[in-house]
This record gives sequence, structure tokens and C-alpha cells, in this order.
Amino acid sequence: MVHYQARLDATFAALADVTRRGVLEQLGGSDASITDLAQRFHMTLTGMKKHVSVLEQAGLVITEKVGRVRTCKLGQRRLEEEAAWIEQHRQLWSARFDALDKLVEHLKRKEKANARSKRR
Amino acid sequence: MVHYQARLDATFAALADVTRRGVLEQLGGSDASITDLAQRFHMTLTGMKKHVSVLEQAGLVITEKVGRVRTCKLGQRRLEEEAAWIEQHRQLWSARFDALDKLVEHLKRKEKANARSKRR
DNA sequence: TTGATAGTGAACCATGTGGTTCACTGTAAG
DNA sequence: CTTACAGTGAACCACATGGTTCACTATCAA
Repeated sequence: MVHYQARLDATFAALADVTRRGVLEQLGGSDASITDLAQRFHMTLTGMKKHVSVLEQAGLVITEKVGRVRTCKLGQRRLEEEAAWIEQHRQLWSARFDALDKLVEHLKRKEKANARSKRR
Repeated sequence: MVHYQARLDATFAALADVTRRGVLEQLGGSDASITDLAQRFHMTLTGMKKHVSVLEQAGLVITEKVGRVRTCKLGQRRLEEEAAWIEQHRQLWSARFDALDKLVEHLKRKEKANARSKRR
């Protein structure tokens, strides 16, 4: 895949900004318009629009404009590739240093449990 | 923690470059000097030095200079926070899509029930 | 001692980023 | 119809980034 590296570039860059991470968290709670987000993060509409565009470009957010308001929601991409990259390298790290992080293990167990109960 | 967000900024930014991800992979295999890395990535010493500095700043790499050669190796930080952040949001994502799935399921069931009763 | 080697720092360059203002379009609503 | 509102795009700004060259220091080796 040629796009794989470019995609990681785009996603990690999108995540490397506290405002954009905040927007993702907000959208995790509920969908929002550009105006909503701009107000919450004390920014102009234009400024927020740019952030949303970056997130959309990275596939982390999708938007739809109906009437004059553009509604933003979490996108289809669920950070699989990024999580995989990090996990892979955590394993590398671990192999070289040997120890496992409790929090992430805990989270992963929780998620696996969720996935399992969902499958039933 | 005030530093938490700044740290995520620095780490994700450090990961948002294909060369730097490559350096991390290389260092996962074995330690290397600036010259080694510069050659492997077809770059000047100065250029590679900058990348290494970014990785070091983010705590992902540590270096030690002995004699004239500076040896780079994987750092103490094992992407715990970043992995945790991503895992957490993967769960958020999942939760929201699960809810959506359920709603859709519910609607579909209702529609089928309607269709059935209409047909009678 | 002399020369090659490894890295460093300053200066420079083009491009990207995070933000603004301003002028504009399209839509909603009195 | 008129006014207010949501968003958009262009232009601009200061600063960061990814890279270079060049001049320099420090170290290793013959």
C-alpha cells in the first residue's frame, strides 16, 4: 500500500494538536456544528473550519451540510492502523526493555471483553 | 497534569513523519549512530540530527555521545500515553457506532413489524 | 603531526500551520 | 422584502518544519 504511510502521516499530524483532540472528544459525546465547536474552543468559525477539514482529510470526522449548518460527527476510521502501529512498536520496545504497561493492558482487556459480549 | 497535552502534542508530531517512524523501526532492530541513520535515509548528517533531536525531545529516543560518535537507541517512553489515548477513543468510537447499530436494528425490526402487520 | 571522520550550529530556503480579518454566498425567519 | 445567521474562501501574519550548505570542533588513526 502506497497510501499507508501518507495516511499515518495525516492521522498522527491530525492528532498532534490539542484542539483537534478536543474536537474528537466532543464529537464522541455528540455531533456538533462548526458554530458549536468554534464557541466551545474560543475560535473563529474560519479557524474551526480548518481544524475540521484536517480531521476530515484524515478520515477521523465526516461532515454533512444541510441548510446552512454543517454537522460534524466521528468518521468511519477507528484508528485501527494507528493503534496497530503503536502496538507493534510497543512490542518492539517491550522486547528490548521487557515490561508491560498496566493501563493499556487493562483497556485492551476491557475492549476485548466488550467485543466478545457484542459478538454474542 | 499540565504536561500531558503538550506531551501528546510532541509525540504525535514526532510520529507524523515517515522518516522518523523509520528511524524508530531501525532502532527497534539495533542501536545506530547519526551517520548510520543519515546514510540509511539518504540525508545529510545535519538533517538526521534534527530528526533525532525531535524524537529525543519527545522522549522516544535517547542518545549518548562517546568519542566522536553519538549512539541512538529507543528511549524509556513506550508510547503508553499515546496507546492509552488511542485505545480510549477507539472505545468511544465503538460505543457510538454500537449505539447507532442498535438504533438501526431497532428501526429495522420496527419496520419489518409494520410491513408484516400491513400485509395482513 | 597530519589527515580523515563524526558531529554540531548558524544561516538560509521553501513550504506548512494555526490563527486572524474581511468580503461574500446561501439559507432561515420575521 | 429585509435582516440575521452559518459557513466559506481568499488574503494575510507569525512562526514551525524539513531540509540544505558551510564553517567549525573534536576525535581517531596512520
